[in-house]
Amino acid sequence: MLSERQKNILKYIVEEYIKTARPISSNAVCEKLECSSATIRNEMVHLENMDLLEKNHFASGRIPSEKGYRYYVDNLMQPKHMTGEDVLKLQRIFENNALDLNDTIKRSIEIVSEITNYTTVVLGNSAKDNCLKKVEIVPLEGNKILTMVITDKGFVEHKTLFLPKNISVEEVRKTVDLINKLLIGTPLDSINEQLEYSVKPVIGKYVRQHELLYNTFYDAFSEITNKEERVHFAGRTNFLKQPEFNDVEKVKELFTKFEDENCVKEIAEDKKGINVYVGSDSELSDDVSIVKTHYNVDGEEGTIAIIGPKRMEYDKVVSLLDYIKSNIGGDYE
Amino acid sequence: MLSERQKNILKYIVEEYIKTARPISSNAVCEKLECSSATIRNEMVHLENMDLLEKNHFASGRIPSEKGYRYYVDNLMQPKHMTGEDVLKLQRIFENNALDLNDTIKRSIEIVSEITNYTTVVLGNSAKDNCLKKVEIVPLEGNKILTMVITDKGFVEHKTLFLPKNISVEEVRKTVDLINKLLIGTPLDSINEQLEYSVKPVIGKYVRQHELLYNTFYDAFSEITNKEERVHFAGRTNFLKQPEFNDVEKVKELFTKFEDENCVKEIAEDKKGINVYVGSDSELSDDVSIVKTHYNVDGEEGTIAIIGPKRMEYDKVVSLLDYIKSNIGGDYE
DNA sequence: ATTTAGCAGTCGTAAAATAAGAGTGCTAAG
DNA sequence: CTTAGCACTCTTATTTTACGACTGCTAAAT
Repeated sequence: MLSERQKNILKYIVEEYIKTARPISSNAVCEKLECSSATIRNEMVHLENMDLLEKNHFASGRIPSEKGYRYYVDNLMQPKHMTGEDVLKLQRIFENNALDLNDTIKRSIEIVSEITNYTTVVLGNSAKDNCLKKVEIVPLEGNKILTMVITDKGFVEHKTLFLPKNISVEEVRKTVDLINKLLIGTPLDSINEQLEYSVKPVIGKYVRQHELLYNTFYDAFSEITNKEERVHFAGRTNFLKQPEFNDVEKVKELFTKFEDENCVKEIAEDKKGINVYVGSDSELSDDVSIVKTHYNVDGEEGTIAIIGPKRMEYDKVVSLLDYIKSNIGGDYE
Repeated sequence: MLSERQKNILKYIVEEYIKTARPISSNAVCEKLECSSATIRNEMVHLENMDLLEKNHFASGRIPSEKGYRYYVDNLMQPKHMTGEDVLKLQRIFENNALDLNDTIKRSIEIVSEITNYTTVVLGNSAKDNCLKKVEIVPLEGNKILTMVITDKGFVEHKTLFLPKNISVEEVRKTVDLINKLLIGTPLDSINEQLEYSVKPVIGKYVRQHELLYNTFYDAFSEITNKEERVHFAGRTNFLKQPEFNDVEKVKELFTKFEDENCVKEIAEDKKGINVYVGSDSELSDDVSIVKTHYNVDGEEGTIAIIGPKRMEYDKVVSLLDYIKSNIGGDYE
């Protein structure tokens, strides 16, 4: 259990370090709290023994440890009011409520990155649990043909195919009709099985060049199913503004993870509320923190995550995310 | 006019510098060419006077100037045979010729980035000169509705709308029917004008809550029109591997440009053949070179560009791009 | 029992000094 | 025209020095 004074010291150190990125000395603290630097130093030793503070080297000031940030977030942090300007920027996006939810979210995370200088990412749910709504084709000029696969939850995957000369539009239409007749309502994660068991045996009867077409739809279904998550980043380069990422090696490590689907998938969240993961808790890199939340608006689910250095303005970020969450609607979890 | 020996020296220096990223000394050159280092030094002075070589400081070795690279690309470079391994990787993608062209290109640039360690980008054409093929809706579960705008060249823009309770699916269908009746075939760049002149005056007669729906389609059309270019990057982080980008400031400058639509648009190419832009010619940054080409496959047009440091393996990159171009088909320009 | 002043001691950082090495330009001879 | 040789320039790495920022500890003060 921390004394009131210890809490004040820890709070001051965390907030000041977040602002300046420099270790905080006992002198700096004692200018704020009314006691001598020696007293502060004694307390600092206690806080360090509790693993809440760290030193870079023997005679440096203190910086918060991972556990220190954690304690700050859980116990000391106060919600930060958003500035009128920031509210205004976001309001402009939410006003137009007829918009597509994904658009709204994408636009709002652009703003979030702009006003926080952190990186933001949305992970939409995968289409795995969707069912086929229908397949549709639109013949285009030349021998091109637009094919669309549409799921019951509104996923769309489209391809423009160049028809070889030995396949007519009619053949394609027959294939599509067959797929629609036999597969509508099938869950995507078993659709290729179904395609094989129901469609493959009969397609030969109706369609001449059936193999190529069969393979095309097989591929299209695979793609829409395997597109694990729809990922959208904003402000990726913001990390380059942070002094702790002045080292190209660190940037490389992080950016490589951003490009790696498996790492990005890890960011997905399923807990309720707004959750803060500091450093190693983020599962991404010991040098970053992630503030994230899951959303579910009439069945459209996903995760919004704000990624910044551990030295992140947690209070601001949490308020922002809270504001966005309450504005996109949905069950408030 | 350069003597044969001068050409050899320049060629060696460019290629060696590309390999090592270190200034090349006269000694290094004379080990390759059969004459003394003093002779080389004399020639180096001439080449420097012609602005083909540069020095970092008084007693450093020479590095190619922008003009030096230019001369190398135009006169000295020999096409480099691709390794069997690289051919194999790309072949795997081109084999499946039934695929969507955009998919093929996207996949091939991933490979290009992988085997070159440079950054690759495709810029698909904008939809500006497309005409409306049709608008389509698919009612989904709940009060959601999928709307799709399809152009004659196969662009698709889709949105999932949450219908407010005072608008029925029937109203949406009437709106869509009206738009299809009046606007099919209209070029996208004037479609919102047409929407205003033809649809707006009559929509009120048929549809009750017409304003919201009108605005929704107005927005959708704006978006598909304004989506200037479809941009797809691969291997963005490869720049971090280049020694000349060991400086976070340079990385920041470049990556910020990559995120800026206007800068990226500049990359679009309309000249024939495969073109090399060195340093300031790239219009992107003095520190990078771009090798790019325009493609046109049955009306699907765009640009493929490979972006690397000036110290780029031009021979390899040009061969690669040539190989890709001949494999995606289209009029060979 | 807690707080504080004072001071010795630690460590980082920046600037200055030193040394070594790489490579050039020039001169004079081949 | 080419080459050997050498003086000179400049970079880079290493060491030295000096300084300043802070802490930890001790002993006195509250």
